[in-house]
Amino acid sequence: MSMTTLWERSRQVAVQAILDTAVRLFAEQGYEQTTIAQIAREAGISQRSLFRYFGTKEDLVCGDQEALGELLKRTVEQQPAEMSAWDALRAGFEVILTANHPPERALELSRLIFDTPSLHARYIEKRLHWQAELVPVIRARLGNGPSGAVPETQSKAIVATVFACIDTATELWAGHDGRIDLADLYDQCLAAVRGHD
Amino acid sequence: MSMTTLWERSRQVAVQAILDTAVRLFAEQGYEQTTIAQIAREAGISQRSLFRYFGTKEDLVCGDQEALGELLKRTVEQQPAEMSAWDALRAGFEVILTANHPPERALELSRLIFDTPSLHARYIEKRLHWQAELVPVIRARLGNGPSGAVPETQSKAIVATVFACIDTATELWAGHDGRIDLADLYDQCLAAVRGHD
DNA sequence: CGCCTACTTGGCATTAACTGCCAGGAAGTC
DNA sequence: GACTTCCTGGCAGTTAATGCCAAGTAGGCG
Repeated sequence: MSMTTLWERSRQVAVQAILDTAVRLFAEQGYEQTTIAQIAREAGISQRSLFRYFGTKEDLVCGDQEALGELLKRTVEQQPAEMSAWDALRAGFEVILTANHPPERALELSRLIFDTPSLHARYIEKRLHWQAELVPVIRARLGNGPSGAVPETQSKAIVATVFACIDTATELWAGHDGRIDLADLYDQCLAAVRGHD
Repeated sequence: MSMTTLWERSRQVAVQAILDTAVRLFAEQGYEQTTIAQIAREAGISQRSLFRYFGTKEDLVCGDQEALGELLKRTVEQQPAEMSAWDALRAGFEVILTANHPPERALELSRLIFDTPSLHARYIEKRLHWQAELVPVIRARLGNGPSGAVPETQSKAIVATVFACIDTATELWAGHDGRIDLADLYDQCLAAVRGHD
């Protein structure tokens, strides 16, 4: 399985080292107060190479969202056809949860994101990208829902709401230091919105 | 009423001139391609002063959101106490709509925001700010809602969902060049999520 | 009107996030 | 061992943004 060229292997090592340094410094002094120069220095890499690994400073925190988006989309697609849009999205969310970082790291990152306005905004913006990719998947499943409305509007609204609830649940979860189950919080959010289920 | 010192009057004029120049240039060459230096030059002002009027480049596009957020909060607060949280938020949204720019300008700005990632992020950031300020207002109104859940979670989820629907409706509205009524789109989004009403 | 204070303006220097370019070195191929 | 390919680091340059200071202008007062 390690049929990787040495280049790729050492790249993984470098990426991990940079990421560890960055997250540590962000936690210690805050995101805005930490400069790229400092991260590069402490990670033992040139500033120029750091920008080759991570195109922007924000990617140091919310860079791997890309892969998670793909996983989410595939999971939702593969849910049985008779499942409602809401349940299919909920199943996808569940898979993301288990596939995510070790919970301690995820908690640290979540706190950083929710405490730093510019990061939070960037994070949501990246998420909007998967959101757009999920809309057609949900539209294909809308036979079960109420007819008479424009399916484009319906599916966009449903996906946006689900992500709003995921976001809210994650924020509450980070605020409680991870002591409350994230999936439970998500269900509470959705119940508050939809009033049943 | 024009009991304003000449300083404030000429400031209003300058702000408007800068804003007009900026929006025109953004529309002509795109947001990223337009530099602060160019805007300042064409508006006949120094770069330094431009940054005193608008703290950031993004504020040139979504700067007056601050005032709208205040208006939104006050409007929601002043709705009759027996009105549900959903209806109070809907009333606030309606007021924002009428208090907004002339529709042509609003459409242009919306498209610019949705098409420019960094702008979109900044817009989301400002929205998150109002969101946080609205949560206590909504929590105070939750006596009408289903009891048994944590009100903090409930109110956060409701506010987040409403904004998700506002965002979705606005995106659809901009995509249809403003030909569909924004309030109607919002109602459709909320109906798709809540299933009745 | 002349003076003083309050506030604004513009220029200069500086920082931080990026980007392009180019030389040099290590990894993989034959 | 030569050759190609790819990565790395340094250097210069751009852009947004901030602090500082000197110069100018509005407004109030004698």
